[in-house]
Amino acid sequence: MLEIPKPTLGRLPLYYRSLLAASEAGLEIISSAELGESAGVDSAQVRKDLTYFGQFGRPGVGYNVSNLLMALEQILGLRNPNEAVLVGAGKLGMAICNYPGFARYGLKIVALFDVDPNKIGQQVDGLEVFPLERLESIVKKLGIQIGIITTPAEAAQRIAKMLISAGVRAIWNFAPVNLKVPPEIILRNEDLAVGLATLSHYLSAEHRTKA
Amino acid sequence: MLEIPKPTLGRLPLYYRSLLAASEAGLEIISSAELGESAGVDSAQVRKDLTYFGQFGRPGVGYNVSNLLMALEQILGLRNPNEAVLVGAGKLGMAICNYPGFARYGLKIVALFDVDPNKIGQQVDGLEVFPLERLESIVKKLGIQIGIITTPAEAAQRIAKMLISAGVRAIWNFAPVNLKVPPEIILRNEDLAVGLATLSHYLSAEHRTKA
DNA sequence: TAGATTGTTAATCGATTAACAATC
DNA sequence: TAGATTGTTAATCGATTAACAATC
Repeated sequence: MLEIPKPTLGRLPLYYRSLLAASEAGLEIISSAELGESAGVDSAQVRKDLTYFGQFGRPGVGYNVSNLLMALEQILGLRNPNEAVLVGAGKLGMAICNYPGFARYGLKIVALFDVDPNKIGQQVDGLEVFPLERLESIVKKLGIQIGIITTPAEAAQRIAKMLISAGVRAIWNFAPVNLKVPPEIILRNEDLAVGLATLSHYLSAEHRTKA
Repeated sequence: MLEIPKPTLGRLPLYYRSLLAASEAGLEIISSAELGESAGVDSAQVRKDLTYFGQFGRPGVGYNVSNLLMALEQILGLRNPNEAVLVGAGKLGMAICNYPGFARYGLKIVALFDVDPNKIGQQVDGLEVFPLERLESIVKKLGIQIGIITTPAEAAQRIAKMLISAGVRAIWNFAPVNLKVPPEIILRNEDLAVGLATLSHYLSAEHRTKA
């Protein structure tokens, strides 16, 4: 199987959004130049990215908007959303549960966990907050593959271990900490400090470049 | 001035965290190998990254933890945090205000804005929520350089325009939308769909690679 | 001195951009 | 047919990794 570059994967949601907009605007055909313009990506890049997954366009014509939209839905796994549990039902955790159109991006959060007795048993967004002790059994029973960590940094490594021993294959970490996980575990860090460092650098230096 | 690679900028906060941990553990000296191990980065990469900013180590010895920590504080701008306004005082906006140790990463949010009359006038985290109409004057008066957008996607482009005409130089966008901004504006998108696309791809494919 | 580790150059790897034949 | 646009190969660019002389 052909190895997909990581930057390519990251651009797919941008294409998807642009296509949604084009579709709502009633466009039936879109060129790589138009799609790139809308997504903020070079047109050659657009074509290259798409060909990793197949041939979707017609030379001299362009791409059929709804066909490409469906193809991207398939590729991004929006048809059968991944199920996840979220640990840490604080403000960040709640914000993630509520993330605009989150379900639309292929993720379904099925259970929340926290240590705080005040939170346990409460409903957040239609989901009950369970005590951490039940994490392992629930993850195992439901066969959950993704664990989302939105705890304070100090707790995150311990939670990661619990999630892994409960059987998740991927961890989406929002705690500002460098987690250690075995190599077979897929780890993605969503780290605001990274974004901030970039912004702050371009602000201080005499730069014209995009962050 | 030497151009700093973007990935290098993104790794600085990881080094910073590792050094904080080392410092708290009482370590006085750390090698690039140890620092890399802790930050999840190759040791050659660590040395290369640091030399963009100066020479901080001693051959045969390593790096002085507290010296390097201070240097990184300087580089990351943690000494004089950037001031920002945040538009969109919903759950995501509040979560960002409360982001653990956020101030420690060099950002100070000084005002919140929203359109919702129910939110306007309320206090969030010690900050008052102002009506959108006051955005321009407040940003101008305080000379704010960073605007954080945590509105729904539909509103984001309009807010971006307002922020730019009010004089911000950088936009940190959390709305899932491809914003159009003039080239001199520094734009950073914090896009959960990007992370999710990556995770979801590695989950579905037979992959061992890290996201 | 012998062992360790930096800073830096060179080699490798991977991603982006340019160019264009094939196709509609 | 003439004009447009894809898919793909080749050229360029940029970042990572390897290697090692200089230094402690």
